[in-house]
Amino acid sequence: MHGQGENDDVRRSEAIRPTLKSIAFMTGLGVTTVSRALKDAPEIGEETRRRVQLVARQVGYRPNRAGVRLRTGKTNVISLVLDTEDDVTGFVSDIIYGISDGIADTSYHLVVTPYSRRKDPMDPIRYVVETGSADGIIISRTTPNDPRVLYLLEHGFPFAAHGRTNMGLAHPFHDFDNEAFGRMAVEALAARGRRRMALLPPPPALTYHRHMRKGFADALAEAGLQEYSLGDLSIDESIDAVRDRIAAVAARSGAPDGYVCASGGAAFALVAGLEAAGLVLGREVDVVTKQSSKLLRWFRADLRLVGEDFRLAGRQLALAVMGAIAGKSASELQTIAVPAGGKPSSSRS
Amino acid sequence: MHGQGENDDVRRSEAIRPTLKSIAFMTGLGVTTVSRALKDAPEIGEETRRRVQLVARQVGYRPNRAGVRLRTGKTNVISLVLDTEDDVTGFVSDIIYGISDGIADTSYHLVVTPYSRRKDPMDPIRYVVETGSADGIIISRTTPNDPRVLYLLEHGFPFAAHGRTNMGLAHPFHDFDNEAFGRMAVEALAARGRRRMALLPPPPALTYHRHMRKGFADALAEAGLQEYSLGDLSIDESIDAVRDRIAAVAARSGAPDGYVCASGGAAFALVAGLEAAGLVLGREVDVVTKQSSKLLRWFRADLRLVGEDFRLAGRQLALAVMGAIAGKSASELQTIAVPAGGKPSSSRS
DNA sequence: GTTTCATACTGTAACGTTACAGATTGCATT
DNA sequence: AATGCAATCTGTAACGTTACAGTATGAAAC
Repeated sequence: MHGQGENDDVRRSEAIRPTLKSIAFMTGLGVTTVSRALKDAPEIGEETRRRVQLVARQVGYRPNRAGVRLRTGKTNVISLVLDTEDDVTGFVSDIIYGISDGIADTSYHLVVTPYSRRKDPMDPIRYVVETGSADGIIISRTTPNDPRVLYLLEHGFPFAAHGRTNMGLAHPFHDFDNEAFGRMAVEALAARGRRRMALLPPPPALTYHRHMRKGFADALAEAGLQEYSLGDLSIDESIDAVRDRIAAVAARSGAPDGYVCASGGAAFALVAGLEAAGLVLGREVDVVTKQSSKLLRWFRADLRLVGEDFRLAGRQLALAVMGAIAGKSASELQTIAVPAGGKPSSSRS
Repeated sequence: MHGQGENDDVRRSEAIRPTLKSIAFMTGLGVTTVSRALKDAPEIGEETRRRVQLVARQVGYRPNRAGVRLRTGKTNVISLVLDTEDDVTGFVSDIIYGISDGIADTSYHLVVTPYSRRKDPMDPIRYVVETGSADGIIISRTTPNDPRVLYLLEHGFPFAAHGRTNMGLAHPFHDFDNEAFGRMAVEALAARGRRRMALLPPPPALTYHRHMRKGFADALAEAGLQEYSLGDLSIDESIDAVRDRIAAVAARSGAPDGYVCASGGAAFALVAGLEAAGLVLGREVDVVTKQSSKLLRWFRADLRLVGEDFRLAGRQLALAVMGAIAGKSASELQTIAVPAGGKPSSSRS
């Protein structure tokens, strides 16, 4: 009887954590009453509630997550599903910090659920849903007909997507206004007198490829200019490939004199390619790029940057997924960040 | 169909997950027998074990984490404690990917526990230990007398530190051989004929400041050179401050002609400062830096880079903390990564 | 022919929590 | 005096798991 606590496990030799039971004992109340008093249930006397909460605070009571989870099914976990092949520029840490901001002072914990782009992106989603290991999911690299979004909607599982889909189904998301970015970038280049413009876009599979391309194309049309196509080159290409391909393009006659670049990481390679071809930034050619890395600012003075705030994105995604868990409707959980100094694009949904 | 008016029950309406009880029913065995059969306990008949495992696989049985956790106290969670003010260069995502590699095919999940450098670094540690919300902790930004390490050792709580301490207490860690880096950097600069060398070090509070400084100083002494001191400047300074301070130093007569830089992020600012003072990399001055960001490679061709593999660090830290949880002794759980092309420093523990 | 013993299985209790169905009170209403 | 009722509290059961103490069987030992 007495030996049990001591011999059992050495690791738990620390002062055992208070439970509802111990507080019930201390206050002379029932376990149920304590439970209710702590969550401000209606049928508890004012005096009792105060006393219980005081004692709970004094002994440093923290509800046992496993107990709650087992009983209620609520995990208090948000799962961030990440592609471990992604991210040269380090925006992932900003998203994580942003989510941390968003869930601070809530009961949620953040779990990172990794997968490899070369395997099935559905795997981690199915895992979380099937095992019920989280209350909500945050996904990124969203595609127009994203099977993950479909699956999550079908299963009624709360989630938020970084980026939009195009299936006519409403769901929570946060997105950067890439259409506005594309437009702004062209306008900035045109204002510098550039006429032959090329877009180094996101991978065509992702939704925001279309958004950026639309902004880019619309602004070109308005200025009466034609696109110089880079073929199938995208920012997901290896950084060496981008450099070499751009160098080849830049060496041709009639090469672009203005580039729009969809990511900070690719911008390093893009500029390196231009310089390998003997071009000088700000003289023969200009580049406008997303600034996903803060370090880009130091790279070349003449690079034009449009910042994307991934920490904000993380925060919004956290709020969106928590809203979804709380049962809010999708239309309340959709936000679009406008590039600094830009105006929102017209087609916003 | 989805979205608005749905009530609580819909979510749980999905095919209910199989439990030990359901498998017990299906096989006609007791719950205990099924539990044992699934974890290859000794007292189960060969035939029974096979049958149970087959059925479990067929119905896709996955143990309920809350049940296990409540019963055994084992959370199957590893907590990565992160400073959310840290990390301009994005090495955090690499560490996370590395940890993910390390815990792949185990039952562990990764939880990110953030804190702000401006608050008490002990807070997240105490939180995890007191609430028992993880089986082990990974910490970074280790200091020579790190109170977190002391606390964790005192409480017998499994952990691994990114970086070493200097308290004469053994604990699991992974570290980069910064002493070897400091030495290599000086030797590389000396080989280029540089004579007046300066170190842009890690913040002095962190242990690896001392390591890097030792390697730097030893190599200087061997070459018969003196250090050009940058005062209290460190890589934790704001990136603008680094640029300005370096620019001021570089403009002085007798300014350094060789710099050793402790982080990729700071290297951007360091080089920007040098160039602001009119110096040309590879001509009047050389810089050797840690390559914490892959993008650094594209920054300036004449920058000399020594790579630090944070993905490897993450993997090693995961292995170390899992080893600690499994009860291995600290001495088995200490690894040091040698810089590519370098030799390990002599004083290694 | 009883005892001993290993093998293979089972039932119960408990981890900490909350849902649910009561129980007890005091007080106003009939 | 009996009834109804709101306010406040309580006990039991259950979530899924594992530790522990058993039970049943058969075979070997004496």
